[in-house]
Amino acid sequence: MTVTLNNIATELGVSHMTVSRALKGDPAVAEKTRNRVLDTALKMGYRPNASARSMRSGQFGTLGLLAGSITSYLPGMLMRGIRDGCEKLDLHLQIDSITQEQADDSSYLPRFLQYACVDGLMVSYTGPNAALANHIQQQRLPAVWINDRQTHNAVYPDEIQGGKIAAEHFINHGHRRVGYAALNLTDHFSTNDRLAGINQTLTASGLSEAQRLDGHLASGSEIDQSGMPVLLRMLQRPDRPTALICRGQADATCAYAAAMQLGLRVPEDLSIVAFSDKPILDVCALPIDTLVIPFRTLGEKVATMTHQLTQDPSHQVASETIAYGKIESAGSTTQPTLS
Amino acid sequence: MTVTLNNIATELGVSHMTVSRALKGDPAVAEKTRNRVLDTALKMGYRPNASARSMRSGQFGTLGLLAGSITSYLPGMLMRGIRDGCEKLDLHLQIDSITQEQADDSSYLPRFLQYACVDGLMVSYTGPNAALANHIQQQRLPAVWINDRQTHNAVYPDEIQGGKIAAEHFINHGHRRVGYAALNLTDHFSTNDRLAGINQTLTASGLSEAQRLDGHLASGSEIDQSGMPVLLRMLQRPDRPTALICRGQADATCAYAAAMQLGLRVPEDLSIVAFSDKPILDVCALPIDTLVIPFRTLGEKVATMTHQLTQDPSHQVASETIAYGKIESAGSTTQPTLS
DNA sequence: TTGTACGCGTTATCAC
DNA sequence: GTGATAACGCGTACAA
Repeated sequence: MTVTLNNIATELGVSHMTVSRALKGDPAVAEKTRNRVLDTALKMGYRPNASARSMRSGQFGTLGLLAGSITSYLPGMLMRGIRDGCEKLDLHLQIDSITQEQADDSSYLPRFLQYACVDGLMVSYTGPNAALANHIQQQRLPAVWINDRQTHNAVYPDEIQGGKIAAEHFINHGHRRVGYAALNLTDHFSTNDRLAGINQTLTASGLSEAQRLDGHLASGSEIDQSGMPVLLRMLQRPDRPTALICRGQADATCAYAAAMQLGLRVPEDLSIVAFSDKPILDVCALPIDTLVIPFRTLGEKVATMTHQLTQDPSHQVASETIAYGKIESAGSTTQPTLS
Repeated sequence: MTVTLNNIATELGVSHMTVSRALKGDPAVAEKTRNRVLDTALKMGYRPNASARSMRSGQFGTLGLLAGSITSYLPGMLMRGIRDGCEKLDLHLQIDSITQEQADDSSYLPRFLQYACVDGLMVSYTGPNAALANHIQQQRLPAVWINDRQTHNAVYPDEIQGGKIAAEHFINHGHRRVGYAALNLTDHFSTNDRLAGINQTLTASGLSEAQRLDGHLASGSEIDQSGMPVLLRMLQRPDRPTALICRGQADATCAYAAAMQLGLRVPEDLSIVAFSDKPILDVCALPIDTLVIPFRTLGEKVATMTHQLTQDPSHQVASETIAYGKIESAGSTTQPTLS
């Protein structure tokens, strides 16, 4: 059924080595021999056997991506960056996901880790995953951690700098009361780092720290109306912020809806900026200024670092941070209305 | 560097076959031998060599997913379904993307097709792709087409049935003037099939066909304000629809924003239902009833069919359609206000 | 219960 | 220019 070098060779009455050389363009093959080979290879539908090739080279030319939930928690731009990075390195990309529970279960060795045709692993998980890390190490698989603040073998955005950019944005527009909405219950370092950056900038400008709008969105559903009461309460207070920095897209759309509901105009009564992996305007037509998380660059860097680790698995690599760019304006910022 | 069966064997003074048998739990291995093997295998960090295994078995145990743009046009639930399908079949998943131009270019043979460690391919492209199809066939790669209405080797949603569901939904609520918003310039069959289903149901109930709101959203950006004028114009006409079926999420959020802008209340003045891969409420907090495209089931079916084709590549498989479920209510439908 | 021999398809090496 | 041979790591088939 499958066509091999030998099939072609016997068909042509040459040795399989001649065929191999001809196919890879070795100049030490006679012009007409090469052409004959190329012709019959095409005719017979030859397809190089990647297993055999991998066996010789000792490499698959493939990286694996292990993520919590492929569905929703893998930002498109991260995928894009990783793919582009892989393409530049001439690598293939394999993906799999295991649940958080499985990742925490030291008795569960993912099929993926043991049997997948990959040279290295890129891991996207929030929080500590000792069990998973153990398994990976035990499998001697080079691994890079995505968006996790570790000292080695990790790549993550510079969230403190991101917070500073957001705060400066509002300070430059003349705001003096800035809020920080983090309605999701999450212990990812970005939540606190962004706030830290914001507060550093605010206090350096002689302003008071950001008013926090914490809430509890029911987990499981990305957006839940239960965060709304918190927002409504805060936005009705006389000392309410005139500008709001939102931890994520869900916070921002909730805030927008809350403002609408209270008859507050955006941006005249309330300016909004949100962190998100995509400009929010593009996602749901709401004109909200967005500080785009640099996932694309991050993804490329992850691929590069994993490849590097693949080439020399004996050394760890120092982690890298990725810088934020500029805020993408959609019209949700203006000066505060004097009150 | 890498540990092989032979390494373990010499270490223990046995043959590599004993090790192999012990590791795979062959009962014909002495209790204590097995334990010794398992111990040292763990200690030495043994990792089965997938290349060698694949070479023996003639299979990678991996399916490939080739899509236009990983970033935005691969719905999360499709990924989820495909992954789940693969897991059930004990298969790995590899992904890659090439641009539409590359897919149409007969001189461009994607690296992926030739060298990837995959047994079969799942292809997600809109429109005809003769060049790509040729390449795939030439590579003797079993392939299944995702969301493409072909007679063989394809899986796609029953869009006509979907249109019927949406139309019935409004008819049951007493609406008599129904609109269909397809602001995106796309020639995917779903655009017309949905409309066909809608019109079949409307005319069967003695109503006139759906008023069409076609527009031209600039390609490249998912949502462009340029679709807005069309909506605004249509919604101001005296015979405007009281209920709107939206082709996709972008159409729906645009429509919602347009209604807001005109002072029309949703749902009192305008009821809305949209096709989308996820409930729109979950994506951007806008309460819009959604007819969720059955991508998850579709993805599982795609994996199954591809696997089947992998096992017997000589036969084509008849395409399958996936049925729509119920509309997920978010509060954007009510009876029409009598005018 | 354990060991030996061979072959999977490819590429590197050396000989002609 | 071309061919013969060996080797990669594993599993099947058979022998001990």
